[in-house]
Amino acid sequence: MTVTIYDVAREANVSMATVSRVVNGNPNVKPATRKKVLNTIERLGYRPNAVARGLASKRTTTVGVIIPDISSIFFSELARGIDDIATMYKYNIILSNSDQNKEKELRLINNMFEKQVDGLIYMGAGITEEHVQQFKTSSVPVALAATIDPTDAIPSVNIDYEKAAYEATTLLIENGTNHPIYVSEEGDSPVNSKKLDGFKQAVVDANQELNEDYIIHTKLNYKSGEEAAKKIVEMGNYPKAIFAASDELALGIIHGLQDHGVDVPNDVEVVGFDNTRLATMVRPTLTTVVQPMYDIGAVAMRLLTKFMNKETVDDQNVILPHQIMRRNSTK
Amino acid sequence: MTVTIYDVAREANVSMATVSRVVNGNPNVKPATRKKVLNTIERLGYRPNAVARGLASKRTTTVGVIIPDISSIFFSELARGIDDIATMYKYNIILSNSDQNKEKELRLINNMFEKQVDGLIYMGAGITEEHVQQFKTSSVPVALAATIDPTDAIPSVNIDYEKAAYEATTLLIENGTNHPIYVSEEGDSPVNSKKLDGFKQAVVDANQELNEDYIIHTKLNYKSGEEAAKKIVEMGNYPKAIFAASDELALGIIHGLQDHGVDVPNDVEVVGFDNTRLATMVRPTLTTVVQPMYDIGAVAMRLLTKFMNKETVDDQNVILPHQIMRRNSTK
DNA sequence: ATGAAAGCGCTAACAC
DNA sequence: GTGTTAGCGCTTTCAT
Repeated sequence: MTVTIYDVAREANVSMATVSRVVNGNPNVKPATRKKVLNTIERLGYRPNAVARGLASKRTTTVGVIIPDISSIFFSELARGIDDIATMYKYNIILSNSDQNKEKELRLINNMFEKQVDGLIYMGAGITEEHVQQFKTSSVPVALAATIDPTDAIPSVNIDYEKAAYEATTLLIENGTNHPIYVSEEGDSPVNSKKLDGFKQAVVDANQELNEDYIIHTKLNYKSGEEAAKKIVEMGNYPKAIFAASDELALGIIHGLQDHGVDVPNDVEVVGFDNTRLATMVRPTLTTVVQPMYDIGAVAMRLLTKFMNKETVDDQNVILPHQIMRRNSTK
Repeated sequence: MTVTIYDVAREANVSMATVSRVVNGNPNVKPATRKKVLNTIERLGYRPNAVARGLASKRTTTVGVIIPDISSIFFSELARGIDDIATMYKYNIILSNSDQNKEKELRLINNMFEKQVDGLIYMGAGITEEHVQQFKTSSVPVALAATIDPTDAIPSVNIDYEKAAYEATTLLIENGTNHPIYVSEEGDSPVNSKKLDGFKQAVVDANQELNEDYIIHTKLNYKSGEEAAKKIVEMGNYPKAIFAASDELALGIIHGLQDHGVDVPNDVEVVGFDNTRLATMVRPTLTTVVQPMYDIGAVAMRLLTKFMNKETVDDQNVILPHQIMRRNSTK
C-alpha cells in the first residue's frame, strides 16, 4: 500500500536510520549514499508520515490558533500574519473558531493539546483565571494576540488601547467637541475597558464632567452603527463628534448619520478604531486608530517560535506602536 | 511526566484495551468498570494523545484547507462555513494560504498529505492537470469549494457563474444600457472565464455587437475599482452601466465615480458580484449577485465528510443556487 | 465483557 | 558514516 521508510531502506540497501537522516537533512551521510537514497525515495514516491514522526519525536510542527471568528475582517488579518510567520518557520496551523464562547474556548484549548500542538496562539475578548488554568494543564507555550491577560502572566502582543483611545478622543476634543460620544461594545472585556478608560481620561483631562448619556453600548458591527446613529440623531441636541470602537461600527454610524441628512465631517465628526481595509472603503474616508493587525499576528507567532525553541525572551508582553490616521471623517 | 493510557489502565486495574474502549465510547464495557475507568481518568488528568491515536487508527480527524488568502472578505466567509461543519463532524482544520501561487499550492497539497489529513478542501483560481496529478498521489478525498475543475473530475461546490453573470448583465441591459461595461480580473481562470462568457452572451442576446473597449481587465480589489472608474469617466462618452466581477471592485468603482461627480445610480448604474458584507456597507447599497459563500464552504465540507465515510454520493459536482439582490446602485 | 499482544511509521540513542 | 534497537501512545484483532 503506502510506502514507508522501511521500504525505502530495503530498496536502497541501507538502514531506516540512514533514510531518516537524509530525509531530515542530517549531514552525517556520505554524499553517495544520500544520492542513492534520494533516488529510491523518488522512485518509490515515498512521502514521510508526519504523524509517525510526531509520535516519535514529540514535535508535530503544528501550532493551534484559537480565534473568535475567522470571517471577521479584523481577525482574519491577524490570522494571515500568524500563518505567514508560521509558514516561514515550517509550522502548520490548526485553526478553530471560538465565537468568544468561554466553554468553547476552554474545550478548544484542550482539543489543541490533545492534538499535540507545539504551541498555541490565542485570541479572544480576554483571559480569565480559568483560561490560565486550562493553559497550565500542558507545558506547551501559549501566546496571546490582540488579547489581554490582566495579570500579564501569559506572553502577549497588543497595542496600548488606552493610550490609543485617549489620543483619538483628544483629537475630537481639540477639533472642538468637548465631550464626544463614545460607542462601543457591551461587556467589560479588558480591551474594551481600556478603550473606555482612555476615552474617559481624555474627557476628564479636558475638564469635562463625564456624561453617561454619551457613552453608548452596542455591538461592534455595522448594523449596530446604523442604529446607534439613529439613536444619536434622535437625541436632538448632541455632541458633534463620535468615537467608535471599531471601523465597522464607525462605517455604520457614518452611513446612519448620512441617511438622516447629517454631513460627515461638517456636521458631525467620526473616528474609528483598527484601520481595517474598510477605513478607506467609505466616503468620507475614515479617520481611525491604526492597529497593526497583521503585525500583531506575525509578532505573536514569532514570539511563540522563540518559546517553542526554548530561547530566552526579554519582554514577553509586547506592545506594538499605534498611530492616528487622519482622513476625511474628521475636520 | 505525561499520563498515558497505560497509567490509567494500571491505576484502574484494567487493561489498556478497556481504557481505550471507554475513551472511545465503545459500548462493550460494563457500566461499573466504565465508571471506575472514568474516575481514574479524571483523577490522573489523562488526556488522550491524538497523534498516537492517529498513527494507530490511520485517522487523524483533521482535514486540510488550502485557501488563496484568509484575509480576503470572500474566502474567510467560506472558511467559516468549512470550519463550522468540520466542527460539527468532529474534525479540525489545518489552514494554509496559497496566494494562488501554483508551486505553493502543489507544495501545500503534499504537505497536507504528509500530515495525514483525512480529507482536503481546496480553493483556488482553478484546477490544472498538475493539481489533479498531485491530488492523485494520495487516496485522501478532495473537495473543491468555489473552485472549478474544467473536467469535473474532482468533487466540487460552486454556483453557476455564467448564468449569474448573464442575469446581472441582463438586469443592466433591461434598465436601459445596451452594452454595459464589464470590469473583471486579468487572467483566464475558469471562474473568470465563465463570468465573462455570461456577460458576453447577455450582450449578444440583446442584439449588441461586442465592444472590447467596454471589457476592462484589472485586479479584483477596491483600489483597482477606483482606478477603473477614473478610466471610464475619462472615456467621455461611455455606457451608463457597469458590471463589476466582485463587490470590493464595485465599491471602488462607485466611490471612484462619486469622486468624479458621477451619481450612482442616476448617472451610472453599478452591479457587483458575491454579496459580501461590503454590499450593504456602501451608499448607495450595492445591487449584486448573491453567492452563498458560507454555504459553499459548508456544503463542500459536508460533501467531504461523505467521501471520508465512504458513503456514496449521487452528484459530486454540486451547483448551489444564486440570485440577484437588487439594492440601490441600480434603478 | 475484558485482556494480551502485535503493530502503526518514525526518531533517537547507542554501538560499531 | 551507518546500522540496531527501543520505544512514542494508542487501536485493533484475536482469544478467552
